[in-house]
Amino acid sequence: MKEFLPKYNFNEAESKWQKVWEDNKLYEAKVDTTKPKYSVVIPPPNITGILHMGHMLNNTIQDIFCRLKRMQGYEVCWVPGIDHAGISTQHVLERELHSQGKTKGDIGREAFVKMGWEWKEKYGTIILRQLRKLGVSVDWSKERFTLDEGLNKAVREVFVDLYKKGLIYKGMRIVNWDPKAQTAVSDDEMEYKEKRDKLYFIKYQVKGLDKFVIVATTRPETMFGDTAVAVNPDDERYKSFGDVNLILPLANKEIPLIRDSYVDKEFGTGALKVTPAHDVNDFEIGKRHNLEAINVLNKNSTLNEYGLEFAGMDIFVARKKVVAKLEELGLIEKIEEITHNVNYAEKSGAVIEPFLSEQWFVSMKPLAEPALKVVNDGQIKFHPQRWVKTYNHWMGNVRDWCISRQLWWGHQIPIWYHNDTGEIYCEVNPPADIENWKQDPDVLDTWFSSWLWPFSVFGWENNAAKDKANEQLQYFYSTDFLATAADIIFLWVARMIMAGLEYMGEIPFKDVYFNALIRDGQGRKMSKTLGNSPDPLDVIDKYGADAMRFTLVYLAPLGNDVLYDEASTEIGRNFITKLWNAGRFIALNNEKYNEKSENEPISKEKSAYDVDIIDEWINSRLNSSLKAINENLDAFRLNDYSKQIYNFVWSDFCDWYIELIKIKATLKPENAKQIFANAQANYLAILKILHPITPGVTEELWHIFKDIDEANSISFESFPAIDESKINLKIENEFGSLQELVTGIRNLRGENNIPNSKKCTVYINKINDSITELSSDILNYIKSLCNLDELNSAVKPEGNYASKILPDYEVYLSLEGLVDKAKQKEKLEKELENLTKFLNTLDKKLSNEGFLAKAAPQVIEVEKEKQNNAKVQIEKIKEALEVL
RNA sequence: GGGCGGUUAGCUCAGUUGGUUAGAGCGCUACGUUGACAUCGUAGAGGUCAUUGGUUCGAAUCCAUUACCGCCCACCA
Repeated sequence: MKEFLPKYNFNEAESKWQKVWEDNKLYEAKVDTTKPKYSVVIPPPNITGILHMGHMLNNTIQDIFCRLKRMQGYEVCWVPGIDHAGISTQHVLERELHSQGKTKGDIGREAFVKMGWEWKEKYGTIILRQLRKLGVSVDWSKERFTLDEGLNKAVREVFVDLYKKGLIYKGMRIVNWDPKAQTAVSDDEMEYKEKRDKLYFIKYQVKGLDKFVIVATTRPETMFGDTAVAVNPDDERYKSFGDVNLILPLANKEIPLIRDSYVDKEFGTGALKVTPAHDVNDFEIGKRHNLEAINVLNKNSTLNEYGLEFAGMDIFVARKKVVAKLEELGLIEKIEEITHNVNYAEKSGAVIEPFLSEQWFVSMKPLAEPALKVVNDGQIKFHPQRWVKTYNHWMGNVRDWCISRQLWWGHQIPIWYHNDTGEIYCEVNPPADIENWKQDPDVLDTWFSSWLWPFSVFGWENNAAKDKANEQLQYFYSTDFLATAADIIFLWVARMIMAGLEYMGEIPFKDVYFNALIRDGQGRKMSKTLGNSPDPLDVIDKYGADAMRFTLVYLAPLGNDVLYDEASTEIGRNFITKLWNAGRFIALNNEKYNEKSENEPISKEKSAYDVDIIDEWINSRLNSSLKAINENLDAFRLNDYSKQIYNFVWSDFCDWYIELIKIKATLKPENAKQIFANAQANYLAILKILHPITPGVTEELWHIFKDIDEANSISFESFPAIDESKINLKIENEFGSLQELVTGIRNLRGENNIPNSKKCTVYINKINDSITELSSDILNYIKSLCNLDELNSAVKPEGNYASKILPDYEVYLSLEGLVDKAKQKEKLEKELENLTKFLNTLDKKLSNEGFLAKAAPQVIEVEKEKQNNAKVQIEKIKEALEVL
């Protein structure tokens, strides 16, 4: 046994063990086909991000399962890594350049990419390594980066393969253009926000007539790209117009009036200006009616030459000028204020411009189909399951994925165009005569590397022979578990499933756990701008990583949001303190009694130890708790696991078991050694059960008790197995009645204002026949727990006393002074009233033929027992009242 | 507009196949430091389980309805 400090120094212990684990490479996974494996890939954090509480919860969840499985004998491989985060990083780098008064054009692509790598070395790695402070059991030797050489190879392989299969194509499409970052972004990378805007009603003259069609638009500056005006075919207002042409103002161009059922008769004037190059729906209308798509914008969202006199102006400037000009011409009918939704780029915050441009796309339909199947037939399970619906909905309506980004930071597209012929070359490696070719300047969407993560991290090469010989890939793929936030179910989870099936022919993971979102105490999302997100590293410094881990899991029900503020970490901290103190108490006693027995050896007869209700009860509780814990872990209900063990440790083990054995050891010193040996065995089991969730403190305690070599970690001890034979519900029930008795006596003392320090005399009488008689030992323990000088059975006291009728016992407490009879009476009468009500409902129930006919026999039995007990209790209360 | 959650004690939440006199932690009240632990102990107060209706012998639990809160998807020219 090592020295047991009175106070747990979590900072010291946690950093010590984290170092020991890493230095000894304890969590490095090897291919070991004699063992079942358990593999997990980390959701790689962004190199531009900071660690937030969400990461802490997410990684704690993964660590719990990895540690649990390791203790259950699996070869566990948890791969850490980081994400290059295309747009965000590009943004950060450009901002840095800007602060130096430079632009990326000034330094060129190569230098810019070099900056990115420097950033990654400096900050990206730190972010990931900070996870070490959380105590994660990742395999650091397998750390990957989504832009590293191996992953780049995988990305190129997949691109080329999909291109050759015809699943990647280049097309003119309306994309979401971020004019600030000057790149296309995917549908999933933008968000709608409400905005007040003006709705302009503009008069388009019917050619040759003094008649107008009035269109309503919020974006008059795009009118130079109008190639039609559309009305609903059923709209009576426009039936008489027939097929006519309208004069597009300012441009003075003729455009047709067309009929399309997309147009909503109710909105505005029922006439829609059709601008195919600058609106997705207009683009669709344009396709249906063979309209030309005229792009009137430059990439920086200024008007191009189609804007005539407004060319070169930013759209917001141009809008005002165009309106002014139209007003001058008397072509503005009216202007209304409206609130509508406007798309913003999530990363840059710019207003998204629908923009017609040439981009690379992945055809999603063929990939989505098998991916839908594996989720719906249960090969991949979502927790909670309801996300399947969301997944199905998205996958059923999946749209092609725009994968090209006009950035420099990322995987450059493996496409080369021939300088002379324009011929396209798409291979994993550049063409031999590279001087005649020019590579596509675009890079791929960040998710194009992340979607390969579950197999690319194991060295996948898209080479059947090599992949088959790749032991790691064969052994660790498919992975077993993925923990992530539900907001990237489409961006990431769905796409990993598609890629996994397409390239490995096998699902990428079996169970997907969607962890809760962490909100602040008021339920608001944690955000940098609100400043309501505590820095996890500060929380760790202040409370310890174990405390934070425990608290987060304790507060996080599967699939619901967590309201967290820093102070709630006290839950975990206090629990760990309690655990520490209980261990210390047991250790001190073990030391004490072991020394004693060495000095004065006790004869065998004298040390004979009889198992009593306390032992049977704690064994039963340990095993029934363990059973519940296993069920909860199997069902991914981690908060229930944490609550189970919390309650077992705090109430069963500390409040009752330890309190009882304290007395037992005092009253039976000859058994003391065995008593604390038993206690220690139980305590060590608790440490093992807790290790997955609080690895630091359990490792520290394990080493104090075991006094073993540092590298001998508790993380390789086996997780306690359930011993069903020890579960004894009768014992638990009888112990419950004992607890009720103790609480009842204490309660009676309190009601009669007897100080805890004052001894008193109590008489009890068992009134429930199905309960076993308490042994004299146990009666002595109760005496001590309640500070009684006498505890008699079955002898009603004379003189003054207070009484209480419990379900299994009637209790009489002798009082020296005057008895407050009125108060006594009041208490008893209230109890009588409650019980009578209760009995009435039971009587009704048990005389209800429907109940007797249809309820399960066990249920009826239980109700009858309740009825009998209530009757006996009522009788006893009446007796007590009579004497008063 | 479509979909999904939530509504239980002052606060945060459990309550897993319908059978409890509805639970926990925090907070609150009273008492307590004779050494495991005041980051603690003992005891106490506190709820017509959002509404309305239905199914059932029996509903916090199942179904429907309404209200409010939250999220996701689509989208308003």
